[in-house]
Amino acid sequence: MLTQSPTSSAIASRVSQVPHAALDQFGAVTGHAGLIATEFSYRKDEEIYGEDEPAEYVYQVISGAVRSYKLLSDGRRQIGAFHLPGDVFGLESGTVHRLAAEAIIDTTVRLVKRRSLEQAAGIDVKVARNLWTMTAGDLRHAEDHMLLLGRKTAMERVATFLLEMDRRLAVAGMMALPMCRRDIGDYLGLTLETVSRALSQLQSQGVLGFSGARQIVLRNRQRLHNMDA
Amino acid sequence: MLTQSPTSSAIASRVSQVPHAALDQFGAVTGHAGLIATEFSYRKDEEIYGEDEPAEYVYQVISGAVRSYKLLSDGRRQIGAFHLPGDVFGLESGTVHRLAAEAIIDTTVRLVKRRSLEQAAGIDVKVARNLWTMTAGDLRHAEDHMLLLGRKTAMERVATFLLEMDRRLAVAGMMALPMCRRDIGDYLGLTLETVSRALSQLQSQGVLGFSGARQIVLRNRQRLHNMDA
DNA sequence: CGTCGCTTTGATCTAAATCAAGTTGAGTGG
DNA sequence: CCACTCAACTTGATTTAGATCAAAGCGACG
Repeated sequence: MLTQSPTSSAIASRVSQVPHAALDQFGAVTGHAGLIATEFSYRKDEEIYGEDEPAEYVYQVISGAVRSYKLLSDGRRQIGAFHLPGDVFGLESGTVHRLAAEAIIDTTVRLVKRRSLEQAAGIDVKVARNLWTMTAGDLRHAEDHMLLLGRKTAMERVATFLLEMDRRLAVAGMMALPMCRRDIGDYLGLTLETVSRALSQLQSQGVLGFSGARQIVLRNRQRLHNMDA
Repeated sequence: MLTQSPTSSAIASRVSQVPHAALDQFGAVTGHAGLIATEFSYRKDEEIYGEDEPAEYVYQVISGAVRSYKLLSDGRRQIGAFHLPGDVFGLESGTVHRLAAEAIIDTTVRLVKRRSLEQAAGIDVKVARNLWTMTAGDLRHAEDHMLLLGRKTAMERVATFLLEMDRRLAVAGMMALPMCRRDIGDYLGLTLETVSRALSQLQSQGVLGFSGARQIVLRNRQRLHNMDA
């Protein structure tokens, strides 16, 4: 299995049957049809798939973190989403990936063939409904992000980002950001310097604390909510 | 029928059976199950539905034009999409509308109950597939638009907008824009003045010609493609 | 044919980008 | 274990694209 496609330089690869009564979103899709899922690993900064590449697989982050992005011809980059453990990414209704995906840090994913998911959707209405719901979830995020990119100030964008990451990856009141300032900037439509200045300002206001540049504790979520417009 | 929901101030309302072999996207969904569709009209600037309102209906523009948007608490607005004749809008996988919708000019829509579509999707796999495909199309647009909002210059945004509108509503090489400069600005994440200046510059460069502020002829699509980054 | 909303154009301002050093700290090799 | 290295981050100085403020045009409609 997987003789070539998920790019050459994989480190680990293990085939598994998806457990039937999986509770998470991906399981909700794969569980029903008893689809075959494979694990695969990528090193930091390794490409998972490129923009406009055939969408052969659908992915779920097991551990690590992934960025999905588009590039302009001169290298300007817009990150559309970060994918964290549990998240499904790379799901397409059409035949190709609309954004590229790269591992932000060493990352392990579970993957299933898109064709087998589509087949399952043709048999089981619940699977079809789940595919739709997952795409609708991505759309919802994109709609919120358009508002941020088109109309929020730098400080509002950073506040929104912090609350999003707090919600998605805070453990014991602390977040360990997997991505660098440039990634955050390319997600928020800002430069890395502007992101850094906003974070410094929030620290000086006592809204957050650092222990290392990527370990952040939010000390005043309400203030952040007020800033996020 | 429609005793209250699609907002009170409708002008015309007509019930129709959707023709079976409809060729367009909406027809592809409604045709299969013989769903009941109703026509409804809205006056310029009339609200069709509000953000976070229950998503009771799915709409298709018959004539006119619609803007879908989100607002920040202080009134800043991001238009996520313009809907032109033939376009389906207001389709949600969840229970509420994530964006508000308003008629840009006097507009007639066809609408069907969301619940009946969902029901049809549970019976006919093709309907389910079409719902997914339509949402995926909206997602694709949103992903492209995030790149525009996060990373393109003002001139690149306006060039992209003109090419989009040219593709979607040009008749005999001319486009009649239904929306004002402020709407265009709120779609592109710019002010109306910046949009106006970009259009004037394109005119002075001979890339386009006006006959009235909203009647535009593109004279050099290749130059626009080069500008759109 | 006057009015009012829309658009254009000009002058000025400013938030964020760019340019430019330093600083920090995680990982490496001695 | 320590010192070195280099990428990541912070901070400062300056620039600039686009926003804001301000006035005319213009054109559609009553």
